[in-house]
Amino acid sequence: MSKVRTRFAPSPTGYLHIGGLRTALYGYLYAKKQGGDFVLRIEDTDTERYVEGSVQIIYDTLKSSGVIYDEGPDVGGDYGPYIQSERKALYKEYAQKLVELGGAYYCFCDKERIESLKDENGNTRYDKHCLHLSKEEIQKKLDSGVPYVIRQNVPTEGTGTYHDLVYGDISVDYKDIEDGILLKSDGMPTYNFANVIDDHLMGITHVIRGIEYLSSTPKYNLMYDAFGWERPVYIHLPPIMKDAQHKLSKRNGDASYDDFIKKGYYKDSIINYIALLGWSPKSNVEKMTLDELKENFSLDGISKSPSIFDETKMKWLSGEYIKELSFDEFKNLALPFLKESAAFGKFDTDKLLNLVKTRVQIMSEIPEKLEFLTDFNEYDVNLFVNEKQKTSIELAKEILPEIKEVLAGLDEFTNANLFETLVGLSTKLGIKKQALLWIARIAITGRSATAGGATEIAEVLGKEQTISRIDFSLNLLNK
RNA sequence: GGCCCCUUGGUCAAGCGGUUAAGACACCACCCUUUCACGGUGGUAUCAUGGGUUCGAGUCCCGUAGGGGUCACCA
Repeated sequence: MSKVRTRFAPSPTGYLHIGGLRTALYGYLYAKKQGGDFVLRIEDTDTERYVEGSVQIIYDTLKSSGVIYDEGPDVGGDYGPYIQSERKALYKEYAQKLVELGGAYYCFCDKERIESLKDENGNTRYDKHCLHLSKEEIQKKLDSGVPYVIRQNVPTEGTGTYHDLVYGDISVDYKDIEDGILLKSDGMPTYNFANVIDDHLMGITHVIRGIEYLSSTPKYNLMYDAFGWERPVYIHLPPIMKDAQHKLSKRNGDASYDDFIKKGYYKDSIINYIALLGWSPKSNVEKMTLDELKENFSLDGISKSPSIFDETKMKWLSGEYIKELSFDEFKNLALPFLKESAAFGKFDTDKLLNLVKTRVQIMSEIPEKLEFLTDFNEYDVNLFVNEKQKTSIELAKEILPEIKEVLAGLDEFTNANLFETLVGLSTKLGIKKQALLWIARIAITGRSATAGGATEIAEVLGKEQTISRIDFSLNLLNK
């Protein structure tokens, strides 16, 4: 059996959306799993939809996410060029060949005539008008420069059947397929033609693409057959949805890979998550790095039904990866986000990082988690009331001065030291340490939930600020 | 509208004629705990619907409903 070759063939229309990235990922994973090659081809035959810079975005996204192509416009390969606009001459040649083979024909009909073919639903259906032109007529029109397209000659009867690895046997009656345009009047091929020519010429063995091509595949097969080429294996993928009705699309402002990176998702979690959308591993382990995905990926795990993108689960995955990071790795990734925090520069950086490391799932959560360090204002003193710890406002009033006193006498303001001291105090006062630490934490933060416990926070704040915050809270309590 | 495809908890999903219908996220409870988070334990919750076939159906067949795709000189 020949070497597996898969491809990702996006059109440069502005962005690489999550669905596209997943298609690329599956193609990559399958090729790598089989020891084959993954190629990138740019489908820029629609000059009107071309968006400047989008080719670069495609390169960057694939490289950044680790979906590495063996061949492509910027890395070369033996089957180039890998940009369709640079293959224009090739398509014309094959289109003419297909005409000779009877699989296509010249069409000189103008827009008005096509327009007049509209049916009650507003759909036009070409009537094979030009199929019956004689060789002489065609040559005459060609010579006099009449604009033309080349259309596929689809049989009027019969059924096209093929086997899709995900969806099973698919059959479409030829009478339901129009004689679509293969070569446009500007000489550019349409997708319908170019994908067939290129997939064959580039030796693609497995075509992995979105489900939107499921029912048009029989007409591609017609061409493979007409040329006498071997059909590829087809793997159509279900869509990724934003909700039950709508596909995920950047056009609607849905987040892209890049947006997630900007939000501080751990990189691997994005790939990991989208791999899981529409594919499920054999084992129950869901958290997988790209290398692990490569090992475990198999086409039979791909599902037929659409999946809704759930950012919450991706966040969870990101958090799982972050938890495993060493302090230095975390610091490296977290620093750009920490710098956005008002606390940055005012406190010891490493201490801030430690406060936050086990508490964030995505890096952009860092500033809000540290807000309490710089934002300390009047708060509701009922926070001192905690039923479970049996604390009350009265108790706070009573012991806060004691807490202040022992802390004021402390030289070493370290977590361990503070903890030992305050626990000692609680024993002396005959109250539970949890109660005392609750009161202490509320007094220095004014919040019910904080990243870090009382002594941990006190260490970060330092002696001076800790004492002054206690004073502030005491005033508040006695108001 | 024609044609093609899809339908298991809130979400991702396993299942491929016989299961107490896995697992994960989320949610809830409890435990752990210096609050929160982490971690641990447990829990709530799913086969769209109507007919068949079969001793037996989430699994096979047909219909219905709902949803998606496609019907471009777009991919």
